[in-house]
Amino acid sequence: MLGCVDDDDRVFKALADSTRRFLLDLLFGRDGRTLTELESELEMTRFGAMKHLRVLEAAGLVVTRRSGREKLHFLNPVPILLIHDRWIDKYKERQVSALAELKTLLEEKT
Amino acid sequence: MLGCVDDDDRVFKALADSTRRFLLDLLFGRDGRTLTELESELEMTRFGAMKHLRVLEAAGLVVTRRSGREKLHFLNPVPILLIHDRWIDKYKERQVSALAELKTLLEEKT
DNA sequence: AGCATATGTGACTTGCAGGTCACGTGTCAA
DNA sequence: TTGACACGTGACCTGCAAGTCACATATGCT
Repeated sequence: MLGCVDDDDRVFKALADSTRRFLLDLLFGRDGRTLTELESELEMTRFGAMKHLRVLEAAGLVVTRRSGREKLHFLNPVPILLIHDRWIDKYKERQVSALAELKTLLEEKT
Repeated sequence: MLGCVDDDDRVFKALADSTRRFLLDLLFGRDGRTLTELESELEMTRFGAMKHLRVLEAAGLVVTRRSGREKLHFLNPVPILLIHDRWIDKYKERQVSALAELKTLLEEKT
């Protein structure tokens, strides 16, 4: 199917932009910020920032909650953890198994 | 500066394409493949596959070695580990500190 | 009600990445 | 040396994402 993107593709594409990574950094520093507040930290119009936040939200990296006329943005690390578990851990199997061995060794010594 | 991309930006952008992620999967399954061999696994021309491999190589995710008229491709997980350490670990600080404690404990025992 | 504030929508440029092709270079084998 | 094979380069087309703007909606305050 054309235009069919799965979830991890959305996450990777969302992480591919430096502005969006910066937005995640901002939200990691302090959660629950409004669009206007986040926009003031970027050298960009409100509309640009809004587009980026929409991409992050579609990827599940940011969740939002309305509070009156404000929209509060919260960081959701779960998709990143999923990527880690599914992708990056593949390259750490040796290290992980090595750590497991160390742990076993340690427990034997005890 | 315009056009100035740092290393992690290259890595994230390289990972943003599903074809390139698939190439990394292929190389993870078996290292040291040639361009032609990798191209045969993609529904794409040799030139398209070559471009993707060049992007992966520029990001440091793939390293190459010439052998006669063939170019062998190898997976390099280091950039992914660096991203993990610098980005994703932020959300896993507890686990990391637990590992560090384990390591310290082991070293003290030795 | 009237006004300022905070966010939302659609259309519109513009730059860049993905993909293909014609053509060129180096290497092995008979 | 001739031909087949493996890889490389530059130009080109095309689609999409980034960013902006005019305009619209919803909420809070007095």
